[in-house]
Amino acid sequence: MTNSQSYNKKTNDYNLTKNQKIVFNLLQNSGEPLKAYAILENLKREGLKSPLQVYRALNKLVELGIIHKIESQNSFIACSNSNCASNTAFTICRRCGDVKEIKNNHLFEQVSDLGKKNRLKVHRFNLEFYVDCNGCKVN
Amino acid sequence: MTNSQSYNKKTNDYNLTKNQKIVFNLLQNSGEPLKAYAILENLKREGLKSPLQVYRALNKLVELGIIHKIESQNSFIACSNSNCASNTAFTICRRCGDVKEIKNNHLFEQVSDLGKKNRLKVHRFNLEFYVDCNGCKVN
DNA sequence: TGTATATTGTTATATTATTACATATCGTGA
DNA sequence: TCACGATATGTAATAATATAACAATATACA
Repeated sequence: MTNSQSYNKKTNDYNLTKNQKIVFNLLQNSGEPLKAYAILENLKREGLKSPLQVYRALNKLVELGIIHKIESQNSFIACSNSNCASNTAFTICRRCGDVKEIKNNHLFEQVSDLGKKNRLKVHRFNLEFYVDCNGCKVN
Repeated sequence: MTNSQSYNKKTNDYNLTKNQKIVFNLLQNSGEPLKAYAILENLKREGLKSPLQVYRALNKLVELGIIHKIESQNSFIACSNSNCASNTAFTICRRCGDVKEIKNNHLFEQVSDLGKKNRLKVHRFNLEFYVDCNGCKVN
């Protein structure tokens, strides 16, 4: 698999539990960021009944690094990188809010290097580029 | 003024209104991130009565680029850079939550360059390094 | 099997942020 | 100066996001 292809993590690879699995599958199939309460609505037919069930699954998936939280949107998106090591880099359109994960591994290295050069003990980083996206829905 | 010194923006420079001014002053004097409802508590003696008064002031100050929002903490901090152009770079301790704004202008340029190299029309960026801080309060 | 750990279910509640609408203030051009 | 548009304020209500607390189950594995 090359870097330019999208990389789909399998639920089986992580011994996910029932709730974790259905939340993760929804995020992978959706491909775009979803909010916790939207996930809950979506998964009521799968038996989810309370926000906490969703938040618990989301927290675990974030911990595993297989989904990421877009903090400025309170939304969650499946990771599409093979080796992000929980580092995150996104473009976020400032007009339509469209989010894309950046897959350029070179960029990840360069940002890590910036941390090192600044003598930081970086556990992970999050980089958000607020952009005008091409073919913006809102244009 | 050199880069290594802290840079305090003056409220007069921005024609701030009454509420904007007291919120901004509190953030500057505090030096650390504060949450909206903490600001409200703090400024009740100055006459603030509702969350909306705080949020409106915060939104304006963010727009002006003289404070920044730490999205992952829902908190706000006075900008300590002379020329961040609304770009933000922080270290956030993953244990104690301590936040510091990075003042290395070279880093800002390099991150901007990364955006350019990736052919992005970057309006602004936000970079968060999750670190283990020195002398962590929680250690 | 026994036991520690993690997960689930459920209710209640805390925290963060916005809508809606009435009123007041400020800047600027006629 | 005044009128009118834009911006800011005050206030109440409510929406959206997230966690606490506690009981019950399931799972891993010594």
